[in-house]
Amino acid sequence: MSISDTKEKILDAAEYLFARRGFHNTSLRAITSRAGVNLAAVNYHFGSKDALLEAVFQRRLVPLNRIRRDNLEAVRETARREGRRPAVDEALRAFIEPTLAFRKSGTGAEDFITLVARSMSDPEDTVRDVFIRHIAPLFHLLFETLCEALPELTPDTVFWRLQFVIGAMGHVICMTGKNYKYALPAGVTPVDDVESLTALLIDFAATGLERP
Amino acid sequence: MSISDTKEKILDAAEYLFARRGFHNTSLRAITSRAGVNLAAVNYHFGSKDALLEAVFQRRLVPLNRIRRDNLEAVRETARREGRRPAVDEALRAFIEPTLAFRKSGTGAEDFITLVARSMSDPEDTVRDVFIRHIAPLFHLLFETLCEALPELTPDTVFWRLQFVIGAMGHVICMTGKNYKYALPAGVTPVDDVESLTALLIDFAATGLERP
DNA sequence: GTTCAATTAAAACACATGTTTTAAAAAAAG
DNA sequence: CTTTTTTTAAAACATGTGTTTTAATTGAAC
Repeated sequence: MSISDTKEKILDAAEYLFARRGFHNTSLRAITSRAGVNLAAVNYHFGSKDALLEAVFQRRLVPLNRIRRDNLEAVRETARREGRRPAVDEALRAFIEPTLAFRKSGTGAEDFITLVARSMSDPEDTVRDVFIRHIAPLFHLLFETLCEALPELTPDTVFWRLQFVIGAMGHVICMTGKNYKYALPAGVTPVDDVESLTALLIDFAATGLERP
Repeated sequence: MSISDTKEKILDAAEYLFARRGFHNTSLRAITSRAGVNLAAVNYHFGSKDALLEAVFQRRLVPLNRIRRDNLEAVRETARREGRRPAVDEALRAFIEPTLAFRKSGTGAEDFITLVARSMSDPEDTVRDVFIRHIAPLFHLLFETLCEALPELTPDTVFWRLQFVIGAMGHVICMTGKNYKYALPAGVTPVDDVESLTALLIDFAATGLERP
């Protein structure tokens, strides 16, 4: 068993459990037991439970953010080349699509995106700080792009409407998580494939954002 | 010190701490210490920590839900009397306004509404189940009303768009909580008074919902 | 093959948790 | 006042927590 094997196993188990039970509610013993490694391995390889959380975020959020950033830059660049403003739905898609796509990735990334969505409103500073630190630059880029796309709106308005969109997306991610049960109205069997949901959300968000 | 004094003190302290630190991350000792009562008082008066959470929800969510329910019924009744469909923004206002109003109530209700919003996506079943059980009937009523208001949309679409709105509202509540720090873009100082925020959210949500 | 560092394993540590028990104090009932 | 019930108080209980320590094992370098 090479070093990276143990580390990867721990990261996988932590990701799985953090997403399903929350950070504070997941013990190191539960993680190491699931990973099939010794308890002390976490502190040996990562230093502490907090540092493990940071590592879990790092592993997937850095690549995801690179994709989202590239997408957003491409949207801006294309618009600039064509001498027009970026379109709201293009900007939203650049951000939302890769995010929700984690749900159908087949890997543990499905768990990860649930963890991220929940971290957004986590009561613990430990968790929320990690999230905000990783997402801040990207959020600012999206905000800027939307301000360009909606010059007739005040930045104030764009800011809050973007927050509404973030909240909607986070909630959908939580709801579509593996162990989430919600109160379904009788006679309604909503679609839950990622593509349909992504389209629904982008349409909804773009319409709300573009309101005069 | 009468019986209700001790119970109220515990409820106040629990509400405050649950909202700020989360349910699992708040110890009974922290609660009783803040309330100025003995540790055993919680188990004596409420039975268990879980039952205390239920009591915290009960105390404020029952009255709040009655208000929201009455509002929604009034919206439907008025529309029926005037021989028209209920308006989307009226239905949304009936639900959203009393909810966000908790923020300016001056009592501990400010903490409570944060607790509710966070419970929505809480990783712990204990917490989320309490929330869902209390909110389900009201959610169904709002859903029904919106289906009446938007007969050209499939219930499927209404369901998801309503979830987007719930997510947006929950996120805003978390963000405007006392100890929530977020990544504010440079040069933006968004309004944070409850009335403006309520109006912004209702406008956004209604526009998104009404999209053809 | 020997040496030395990296890794794993097992145990213990120090402390925090929800709950229960036992006794004291306070309040209510007679 | 006396008795009985309700409430508070203090301590102990059993268990779970993140972390550290110490020893065994592995793996590579020489």
